[in-house]
Formats: sequence, structure tokens, C-alpha cells
Amino acid sequence: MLLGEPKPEVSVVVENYLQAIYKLKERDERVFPTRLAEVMNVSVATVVGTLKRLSKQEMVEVGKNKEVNFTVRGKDLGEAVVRRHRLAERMLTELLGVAWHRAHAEAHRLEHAISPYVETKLAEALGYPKTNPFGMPIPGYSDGLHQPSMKPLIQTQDGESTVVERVPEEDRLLLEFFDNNGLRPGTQLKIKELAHYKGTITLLLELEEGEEEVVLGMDVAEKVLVRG
Amino acid sequence: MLLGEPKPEVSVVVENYLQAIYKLKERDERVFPTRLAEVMNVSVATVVGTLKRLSKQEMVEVGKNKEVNFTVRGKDLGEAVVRRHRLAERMLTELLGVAWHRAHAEAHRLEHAISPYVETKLAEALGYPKTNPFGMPIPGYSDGLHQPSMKPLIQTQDGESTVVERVPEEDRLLLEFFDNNGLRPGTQLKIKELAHYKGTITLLLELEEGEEEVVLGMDVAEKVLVRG
DNA sequence: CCGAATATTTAGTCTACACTAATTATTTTG
DNA sequence: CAAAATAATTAGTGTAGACTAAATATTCGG
Repeated sequence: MLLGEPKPEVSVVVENYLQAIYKLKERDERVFPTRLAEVMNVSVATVVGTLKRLSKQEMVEVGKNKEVNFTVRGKDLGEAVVRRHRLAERMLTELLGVAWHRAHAEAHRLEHAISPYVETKLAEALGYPKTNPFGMPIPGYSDGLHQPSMKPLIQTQDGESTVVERVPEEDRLLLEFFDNNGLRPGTQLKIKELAHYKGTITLLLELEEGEEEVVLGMDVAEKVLVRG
Repeated sequence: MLLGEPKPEVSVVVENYLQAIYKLKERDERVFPTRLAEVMNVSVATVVGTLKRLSKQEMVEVGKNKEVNFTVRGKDLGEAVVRRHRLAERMLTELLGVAWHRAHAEAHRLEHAISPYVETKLAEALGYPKTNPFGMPIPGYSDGLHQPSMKPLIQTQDGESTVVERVPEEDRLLLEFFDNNGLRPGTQLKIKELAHYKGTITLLLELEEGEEEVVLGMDVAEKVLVRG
């Protein structure tokens, strides 16, 4: 009954760094040590040290301008972590009945425990989903495919009708609010009032149980994408 | 987009030690550092060091006779890891279609990534299974319940008909052999020849596709449990 | 272009977890 | 019971990954 494992090629910590870099680049952010320290919630000194190790292992390259870029190997690994994270989110919500707003945090623990083999079985069981439950594309199953065109809520017109395509997944409280109000990818809605002047946007969600009015601030409205 | 976690109470390493201790005690083995070093696949010196930490954290007590025993806290934690492991094995085989003989190894990575909340949802989705796919009881869902009486294959009689209840799950190659031959919990069989003198036992498996003859050595036959 | 603000690096420390080698206990056995 | 075998401990190392504090670069604004 041996329980010791044969040691994974990359540690959980390294996987988390690569994932963080991948997600920043996914939003077209350039990656620098300080920014990485913010999202990883560690000190800058720690990031500098870790980047040194990552460089030595040929996963990233740090330019003299300090910008962090992936090597091919690093990008593949980071992408794999993100892919497993988003598949895990789907598994949690669709197969296990986990609450939608909890899936993101829970998947963060699972993403490192999914082997390539389990990943293939999981993707198959889920029918090769193209996005996670929050509308983020699952790399490997979604790329290449033409995605529906999307724009942030702040760029909509008063009175416009559209459909939610993506919501920000990082803030637990916000997710819970969305969950309680039925605002998630697929939700049909109409822009009731776009009040840039006071920094709010009022939505009329068209749910099965009837219409629901929701008011969002502009900072949030910038991160909610709708079709169009 | 913070990715840092709030730090789990116990590390993966500690969870693995507690799990190993739990599984040894489950088979009524007394636990000593050397034995633990064997099953954990680390040096005895490492075990001694780790046990010191575990003692300080009130998870185990090491007697002057060197025997390792759980505290209440340690037992609860060890049991939780084993429970999640066996639930994960069920999830892999029943929900994801993972090959039976691979479930054990794969679950070893997942067991540390399942929170109490996900565990409840998982158990619910699986219908509160009483055993894992290899016939081991899932603590918390199976205890208290009267289990069918079991005995090892070596204690059967020539010609006896019975049903497989449990197979050893640690050896990958053996599991694969079982898998390929249809020998798993639930399989109906007849003892064709019990040849203690040459150290073999020959089984006639009654499968849907017909009968299958399988020969096992006594060391393996000791660890395959059947009803009776 | 210079000084302030911001960003990065270095130095030194700490913990967990692994190792080997050497030493010390303990147990088994002739 | 003493010698041999087995078990356990101690000492010393090493790596990953985290920290703070201090030093050094870099960038930005007036």
C-alpha cells in the first residue's frame, strides 16, 4: 500500500504562477513582477525569487524591461491549468450540483489534481464544453471557433435587448449577488437605464419567474459582457 | 483576480501521513515509524521528524514503545481523507467513466482538493455509496451498517459458489489484470480448485459473456474477499 | 533633468519536508 | 546473556516557497 507519488513535474505553486500569468495575458495585460505579486497575493520579493526559478526551468523569460513572457513550455502548462480549472468548474456545477457562485473557488483546489487522462474523460463526460459556467472560454475546446461577438454592458444603448455572455468570476460576493438575481450567461435582458452621469446601469432581467430589476455600478458593468 | 488561498489547516503531506496511519489501523495493524516509512515511501528519519510535528499539532501520540496512535482530531482528519478518496474513486468511475483500475491512483490526487462542502454534494450526487469501487467501506456512510460477512478466498472450500466483495486496490498491475478478467466486487464465481500444496487457487468467474477461468496465487487470494 | 514616486533586487530569516550518515536503543536469538 | 539484527534518533544538508528590511533602479512629473 504505497502512498508516495512519483513527484509531479511542476509544483502546485508553480502551476498557480503559470495560471496567473496566463490569465493576465488572456486579458491582454502585460505582466510585471509587481502585478503578479498583487494577483498571487504574495510579496514582490517572493515573486522575484520564483520568477528566477521559473526562468531556470525555461517556463518564462524575464526581459531587461522586467516584462514576463512565456516560453512555449510555460504557455502550454499555464493553459493546461486554466483548461482544467474551467472543466472542473463545469463538473462541479453540472455533475455535482455545486452552487454556481462557489464553483470558481472550489475549482481552484481541483485544477491541480486532474491528470491529462482524467481531463480527457472529464471533457468527454461534459460534452466538450466551450466555456466555463461564467462564460470564459476553455482553451483547447473553444479556440479557433468563432465566438459570439461580445461587448461590455457600458457600451450598450438605452433600451437595447441582449443576452449575458460572461460575468467576472473573481469576486465571491458579486457572484453570489448575480446568482441570487439570476444574472448569468444566457440570461436575457433589456437595458432599462444607462446613467453614466451617476455611474449606474439598470437592467431588466427576463427570467422564467418574471422580470427582475438589477442596478450595477459602472466598474462592474465594464466586466459583464453581453452579446452584440 | 486574487489566486492565493487562505492556507489550509493541514498540508497535503500531513493529510497523506494521516491517511496512511488510518489505513494501517483499518487493517488492524499497529503503527510504528518503520512501517510508516515503508508505506509512505520515505526514509525513517523523515517519518520521525514528521511525527514530531504531528505530535506537536496534537494529531497523533507516540508512546514510549514508539507506537503511533491518533488523537481524536487526527483520527477525524485521517478518516476524512480516506472518505474523500473513496468518494473520489466512485466519482471517477461512475460520473466520469474513468477506467476502474485507474481510479485508485487518480483519486490520490483528488482527495486533497475536496472541501467539506464539495464532499457533501459529491456524496449526494453518488447516492451515498457505502463502498468504493474495490469494496472498501466509505467511513461515514457505511459505518454502523451491518456489512455482509466476508472471508478471504483462501478460506473457501473446493466447489463453493460465492460473490466477490473486495479486491486489494494498491497494485496497479493486479487491478488491471482483474479488470481485464472481470474480477471485481459483485462478480459471481465458483471455486474450481483450491490447491494449497502448489500455492494456487483456480476460480470460475460467471460473467455475462460466459465463464472465465482465473488462477491466483495464495498471497493474492488472501486479499480477495468474498461473501460468506 | 532632477527629485519623488514606484519598481525591482538583494540579503537574511523561517518553516516544511525530504535526504544521508552516524549514533543510540531495543529486540531477537544462538 | 551477549552478539547480532532491527529500530529509532540525531546531526547535518538541501530545496521550495514564503517573509521583512534595506538597497538599488527606473520612471514620471514638474
